Amino acid sequence: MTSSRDEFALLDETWSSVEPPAARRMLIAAAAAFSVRGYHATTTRDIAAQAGMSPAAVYIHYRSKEELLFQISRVGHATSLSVLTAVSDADPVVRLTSAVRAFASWHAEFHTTARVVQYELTALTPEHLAEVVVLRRRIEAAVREMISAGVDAGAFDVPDVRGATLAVLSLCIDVARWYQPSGRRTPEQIGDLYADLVLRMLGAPTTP
Amino acid sequence: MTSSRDEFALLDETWSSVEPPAARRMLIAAAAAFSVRGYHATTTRDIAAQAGMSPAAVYIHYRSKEELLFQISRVGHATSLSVLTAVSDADPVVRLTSAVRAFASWHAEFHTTARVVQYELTALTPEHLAEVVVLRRRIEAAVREMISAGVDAGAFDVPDVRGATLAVLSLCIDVARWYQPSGRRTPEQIGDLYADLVLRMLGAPTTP
DNA sequence: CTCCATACTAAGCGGTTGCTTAGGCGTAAG
DNA sequence: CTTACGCCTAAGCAACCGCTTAGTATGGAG
Repeated sequence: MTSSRDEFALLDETWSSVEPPAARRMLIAAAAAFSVRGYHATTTRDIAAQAGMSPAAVYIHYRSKEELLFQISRVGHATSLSVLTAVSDADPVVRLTSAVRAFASWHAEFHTTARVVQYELTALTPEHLAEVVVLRRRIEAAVREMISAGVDAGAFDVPDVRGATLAVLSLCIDVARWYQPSGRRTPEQIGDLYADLVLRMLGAPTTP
Repeated sequence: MTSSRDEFALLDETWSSVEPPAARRMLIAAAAAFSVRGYHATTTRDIAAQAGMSPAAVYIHYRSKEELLFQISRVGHATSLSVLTAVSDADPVVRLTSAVRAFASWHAEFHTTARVVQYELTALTPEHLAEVVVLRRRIEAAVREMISAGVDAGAFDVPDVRGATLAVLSLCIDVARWYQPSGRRTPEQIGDLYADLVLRMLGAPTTP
C-alpha cells in the first residue's frame, strides 16, 4: 500500500524529534489510529500492535493512553501555530495570504495529525485541555492581528474583524475534515485556492 | 439549568415525529450524549439513564446502539438538506444568500444534531454510511447548482465552481464545531454574517 | 565476571461494555 | 375471569477495556 507508506513517512516527518525510536513509533501509530477511528474507538492494543510491540510496551514510554493523545495534540498545535506565524513579510496582504496558504495546506498535508488536533480535544483531561487552549488562543490572535493590520493599512474592507477571523480560521481548519489524499486537489492547490477566497472575503482589491 | 432545558426543547422540535414517546426520549438522549462525548465514549447505560429508563429499554425500540446513531444521522441529514433547498426564489443571488443563511444558522441552532451528523459518520456501518452519503451528495449538488446558476446569470465571478462549492459548504458545516450557545453571536447573526462573506467570496457586486 | 539499569513480554486483574434472557405489570379484547 | 400483547426491568453473560505485575533479555560500567 503506497498511500499507507506515504502516510507514515509524513507522520515521521512531524514526529522525528521524539526519542527513543520505540516511543516515536508509538506516537505515530497512535496518531494514525486516533485520526481514522477516533480516540475512544482506538485501544491501546491497536496502538501497540501497529507499533509492532506488546500492549504493555505503551506504558514504558507513556503514563496513559490520554498522555499519548496529549503529546500529539500539544506538538500538533505548536506546529500549526509556527506554520501560521512563520511568515514575516512587512506587507499585511502578503503576510495574510502566505499564512492562509501555509495554514490551509498544512491541514491537508498533515490531515492525520490535524484531525487529532481539531477533533479530539474533548478527550483530553481538563489540565491538558487548558494547556492546549492557550495555543489555540494564540492561533486565533495571530489571524486576528493579521486581518487588523490589513484593515489599518486600508488594504482590507472588513466590517467585522472578529467575524472575519472566525471564518478564515474555520475555513482552514475544516480542511482537515474533508481532505482526502486521493482527492482531486493537492495540499498546495488547496492553499492557493483558499488564499484567493480569503482575500475576496476580506474585500481586498482583486489582483488580476 | 435553563440552557439545558432549551437544549432539549430544540432537540424535541427536531424529533417530534418519532413515536412512541419513549423511543423519542431515547433518540434525544442519544443525540445529546453523542454530540458532547462522541459515539464511542457514550454507553447505552448513559443513554438509558438520561431517558429515565433501564439499560435494556434501549433494545425495545432499537436493534443496536449504532441504529440509534443511524436514525439521528439520517433524519439530521434529511433535515439539513431540506433547510438548504427550501428557498425557491428565481434570482440566483437571493436564492444562494437565503440558502447559506439558513444552512449556516441551522448548524448553529441545531449544533447538537449537526455535530452528530458531521462528526460521527465513521461510526456508521458501511450500509448505513452509504445511505447517508447519498444525502450528502445531494447537499453538495444543491450548493453547486446554486453557484453555477449565479455564474451563468453573470451575478458571480467564480474561477473554480467546484472549489467555491467546497469552501461554502465547509464554512457552513464547521459552524457546528465552534458554535457555543453562550457565545457572542446568535444563530441568526451567524447566518447573516456568513451570507455576506460568501457573497464576497463569490465575487458578487457589493450591495451597500 | 558481577551488578544494575533499561526495554521489553506474558499473563492477568478489576471494571466496563453492548446486548440478552427471563419475567413482571398494566390494559384490553374474548 | 382468562388470555394475549406491548412495554418495561432485574440480572447477568461473554467479550473487551486500560493498566499492572512479575519476570526475561540485553548491554554497558566497574
